[in-house]
Amino acid sequence: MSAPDYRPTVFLPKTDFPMKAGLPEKEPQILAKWQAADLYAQLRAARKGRDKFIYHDGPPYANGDMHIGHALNHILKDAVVRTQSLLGKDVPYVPGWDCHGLPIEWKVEEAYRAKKQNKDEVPAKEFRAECRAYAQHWVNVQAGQLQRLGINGDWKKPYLTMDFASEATIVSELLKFAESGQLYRGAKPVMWSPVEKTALADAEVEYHDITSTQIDVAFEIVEAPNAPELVGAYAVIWTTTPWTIPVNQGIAYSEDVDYICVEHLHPELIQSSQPGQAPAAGKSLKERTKRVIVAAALLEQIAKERMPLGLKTDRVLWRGKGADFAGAVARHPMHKLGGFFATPRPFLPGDFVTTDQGTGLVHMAPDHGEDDFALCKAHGINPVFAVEADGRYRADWLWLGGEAKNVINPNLNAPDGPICSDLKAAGALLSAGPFAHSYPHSWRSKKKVIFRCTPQWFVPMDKPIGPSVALRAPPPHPKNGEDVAVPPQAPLGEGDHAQHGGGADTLRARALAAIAATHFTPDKGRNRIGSMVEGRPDWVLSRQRAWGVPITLFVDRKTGDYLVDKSINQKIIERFKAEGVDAWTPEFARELLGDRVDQYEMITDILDVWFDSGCTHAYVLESGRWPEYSWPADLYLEGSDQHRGWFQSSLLQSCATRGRAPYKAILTHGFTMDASGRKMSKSEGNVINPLDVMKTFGADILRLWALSVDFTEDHRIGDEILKGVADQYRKLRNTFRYLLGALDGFSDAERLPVAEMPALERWVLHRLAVLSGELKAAVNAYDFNRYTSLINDFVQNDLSAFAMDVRKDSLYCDAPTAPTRRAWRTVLDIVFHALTRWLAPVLVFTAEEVWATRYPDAQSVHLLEWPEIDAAWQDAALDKQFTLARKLREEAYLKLEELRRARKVGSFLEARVAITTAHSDRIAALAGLDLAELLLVAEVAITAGDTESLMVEKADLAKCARCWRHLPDVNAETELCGRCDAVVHG
RNA sequence: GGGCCGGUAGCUCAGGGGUUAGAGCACACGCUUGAUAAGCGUGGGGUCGAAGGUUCAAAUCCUUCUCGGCCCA
Repeated sequence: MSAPDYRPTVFLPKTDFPMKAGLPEKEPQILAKWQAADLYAQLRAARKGRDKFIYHDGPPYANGDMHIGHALNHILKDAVVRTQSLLGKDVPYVPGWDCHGLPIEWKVEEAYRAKKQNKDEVPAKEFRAECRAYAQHWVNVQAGQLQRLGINGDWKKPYLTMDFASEATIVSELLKFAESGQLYRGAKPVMWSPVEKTALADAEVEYHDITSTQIDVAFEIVEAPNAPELVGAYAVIWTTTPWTIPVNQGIAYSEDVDYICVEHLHPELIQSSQPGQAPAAGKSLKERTKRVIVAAALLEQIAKERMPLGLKTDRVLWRGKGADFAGAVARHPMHKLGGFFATPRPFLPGDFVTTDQGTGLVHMAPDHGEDDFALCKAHGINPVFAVEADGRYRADWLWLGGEAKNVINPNLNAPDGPICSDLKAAGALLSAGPFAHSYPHSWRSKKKVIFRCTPQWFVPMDKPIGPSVALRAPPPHPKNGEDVAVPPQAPLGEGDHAQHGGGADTLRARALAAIAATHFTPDKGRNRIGSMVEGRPDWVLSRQRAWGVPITLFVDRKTGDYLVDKSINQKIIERFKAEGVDAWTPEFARELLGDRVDQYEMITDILDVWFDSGCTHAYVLESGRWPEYSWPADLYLEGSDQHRGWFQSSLLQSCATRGRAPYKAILTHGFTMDASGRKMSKSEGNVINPLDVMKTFGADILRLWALSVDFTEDHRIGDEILKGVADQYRKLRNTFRYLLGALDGFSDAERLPVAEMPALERWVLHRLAVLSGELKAAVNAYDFNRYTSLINDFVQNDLSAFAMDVRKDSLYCDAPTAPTRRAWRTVLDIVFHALTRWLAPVLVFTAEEVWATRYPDAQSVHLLEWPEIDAAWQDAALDKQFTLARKLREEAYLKLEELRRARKVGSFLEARVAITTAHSDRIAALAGLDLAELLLVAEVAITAGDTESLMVEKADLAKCARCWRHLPDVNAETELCGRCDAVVHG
């Protein structure tokens, strides 16, 4: 006999909300609605007068399509803005772009080259106009892509560092440095490409493996106050850049290293045994023998690899510490040339000297090395500018001056080249041979670069910030052998601040104090930026380029002082506001200076783009152009690479001009790797393009991914991962679908007071209240991974697998007026409102779709605030009861599954559970609960006994044809239980 | 090469000296066919990157190594 079909009498969920999302098609439609309604403006109006959360966006570079790093970065930013807004705060978000700088210049130049045009023949103004147009193009492209990602911001009025008002702000900020004396013109070794005759930024340099000539050169010691016995011995230095020997000015040693003196036979003596080679004519054995000094730890290696025959390692003539070299002086192998080469070469203690390779003694050419420059500067030894921009020695240089070859030419450095030949003739060359290593090359020409001192503008890190001090520039063309003047006010080189800067109000001290006062998420960021600021050299501000903000200074040709005139500065700022960077012309200079114009050198260098970005806080937060903002920011949020970048440029800029950081807190994220944890690169073919992900999965999937990974570390993305995220999304989407279906037709009239609800409903509300607190904590800690997994666990475990499963019976089969069903629907409505709001910052499109499905005429879900959760819903005693009940459920299901495997039952609804326990408290705790209902079984019996047991068996009860429960009160005729009979016939 | 950071199930993540290392997903098997390209249950799956050390006891603390990342050279 077949049961009557009661299906039409059952209240099944009803909704048009589709199970399949179709995000790639649907999201753009939702976005168009937001744009048409100006959601951002609506949100500003809705939050007017609320507590502000000042988030300041770091400007990405306006060059190229959005990549996965941008996507992650902006999703996190958007999540911060949206979650804070959800908490009820007013959170403006003005996106911005970094628009000046080299990469854009390159691209524009490339276009010229493609057209066979010469960039140098294009007027600067025209060239800059093209750069501006190029930047604007990518700003527009990226703005579109970021909006597609669901980033809600002031897209109608973003900030661009190339806005005239921004360029004026940057100049204004620079002039603050000038007016407070925090600028100086100095020299510094920079990466220089002799081929392109220009300085290179780090980003323009790439490293390649090459083979250079390595040489060991002997410097005769002429004075050694701490170890007189060393006079006449030779200090051996090792270098892979022989061309720097003609610019040597000293020798560095390490105070901690052990040094050793041994005998060395002149190479000529060895070569003399070879046929056709003349012996070292006319020299006695004694003359051909040198006492040479190297680090003890390196002796064997040198003897083995570079001087297999010359070095006599078996007889130690002297042993000592680096400190024995204090005050010692050597002479240059070419001292006989006189002039520059005749001056003494002092021994200097350098903490960068190691015994990793070389000889433990390092030759110092302050023109051509950073360590060299710093150490020499600290001892009053200045660069001599022996190598010209084209990479050749100055024509008047005493040794090799006018040498036709560029110093990077391998032939010049070769063992048989002019340098080695001269050193050999002077008896100073102890070895010469090939050496393979990694060496910097120009990104564009692929040619080797050199370190070369050039005049640059600096911000001093360790100069006390006080009244303005006139500064001086070094003479542009020092003569051979002359002492080169350094600015007397020039700050100390890096590494010296510890001794000299302590206690003074310096930029470094201010920056370190500001770091200590800043909140970091994760906290390790403090350590990272702190150690960088502690160790960083002075800030090199100048670039010899076209596309950027000019260093608007006039330098007195006689005194070298730069002009500080507030009224002139004001005129400069005003003109920049009107015309932007093109204002900086000789005509303008004449207008400003009148007859005095020839008295001054107009600086044409432009600013490091990091200075631009360091000023965004002034432009965006302070200028009044975005009145919704105020200074300082509550938060800056960028990738961990910005510890060296924007976090630092902003910090230094602001500390110098305002005495504190422009932010209260910093949030950093790691980098996105491929599925196996490796860096993405075009050549590896492992790049995941966010635009593709949006096309195949949708922006909400990408957002859920970004907010599910541990962004504070490096994290991965790949097909498998995205598939997993999509599965997680489907679960959330289906939960919404179920809620929408279950709440079909729900109205306020149906609501039931919490006090009248069954235990399960009250327990769900309790869970909601607990969850609300946990989610708030996660939001305030920016812990989005925790945020999404808390929601996920709640949906998965508490709702889907438990409460919703249990309450299906009530929802489907109770009378619509039954308090039990009304109670559950009341709770489902509360859950619906909580989940849509909580997930709105994550699944921005889906949340809107869900909201619009239930409330087609309502405003956007994104205008809503944190769900109203009554703290009184928390009920610890109830939670304890349910913890116990769910544990019991778990245990029972283990046994029930056995029963099912044995084919005794199909559905658990057919089974009964009998529990015996000695714990009377457990029985009491479960007393108020309908366990059969919670376990979804026919019946549960708990009895007190001496032992613990849990038995399951098929319950011999009739099945209700409508609700499918196995109950004692099923009418044999109708096959309905009492409840269902009342609903169907009552 | 230097500074800093990281490596827990196939995936995303918990756990930071103390029972047999957890969760969700995925996978396998089963139930249901009234959330149905859905829902529920059960299960398998880990030398906690490797090796030493400290300790009664180590995924956890220390050292070295390895792999990977960011920054710098």
